[in-house]
Amino acid sequence: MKIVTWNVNSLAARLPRVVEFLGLHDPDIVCLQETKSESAAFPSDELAAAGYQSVEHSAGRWAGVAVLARADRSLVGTAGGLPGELRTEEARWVEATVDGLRVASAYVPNGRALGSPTFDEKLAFLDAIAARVERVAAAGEQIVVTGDLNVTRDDRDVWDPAAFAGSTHVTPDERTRLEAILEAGDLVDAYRYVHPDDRQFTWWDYRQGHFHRGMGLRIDYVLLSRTLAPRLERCGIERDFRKGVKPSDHAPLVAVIG
DNA sequence: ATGTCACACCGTGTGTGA
Repeated sequence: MKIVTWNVNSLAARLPRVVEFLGLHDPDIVCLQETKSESAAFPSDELAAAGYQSVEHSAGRWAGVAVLARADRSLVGTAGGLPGELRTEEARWVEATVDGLRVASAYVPNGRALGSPTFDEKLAFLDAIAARVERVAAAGEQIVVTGDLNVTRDDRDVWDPAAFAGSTHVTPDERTRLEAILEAGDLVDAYRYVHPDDRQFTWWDYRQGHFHRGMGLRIDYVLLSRTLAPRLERCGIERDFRKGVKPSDHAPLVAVIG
């Protein structure tokens, strides 16, 4: 089972790259973030033509999340929205059961600046994820939480920790909440499980040639139930999709469980 | 160096969010 998470920074702008990716990697499940689409404009037909069924949770020009499942997989129990989230209109969480796995695609608020109202909303969203995974785990389901969590787990996930002093994405407030999500669902960070010592990133700012200068962050995750971890065959970041024609500022993260 | 991108809006540029 190949599971992918990818913040595409507009699905309309990225559709050619997404279809290219589907053809190249033949994933079973693809979780998308920042689809930036109206529901009515979501490219379900184009994705179906590429062999994928989809569930989307959309809010127009900002945010928006989706879960794609290859046509031969079972996609049931779809639900948009995160119980307890403050801004239900923002479309930052969608979940579905794919072949028995409870899969979520999450786009955590950026937070903008420490102490801002949106930073508090970011922390509250992370708390709501922890509450949700605890509930799903208690129901005995196997969980795969994916997405752009907009938090680095530790300083290895930051190209230059000193450059982020006083910024979001690196604070103890955010990192302790990410750890709390892992604990609440008894989940593991798939990339870190497979690569305990590597320093690779999933996001690079478009500006200033950050990608080519190695100036990135690891903020996109596949978190899965600890019981699934021994089945992890690989987990990698597809950096080639951060290059080429009209790339997203995020690279896809791919996890394979046997 | 707020140096890039994407989207909405009557717009050939500006505001907003990342």
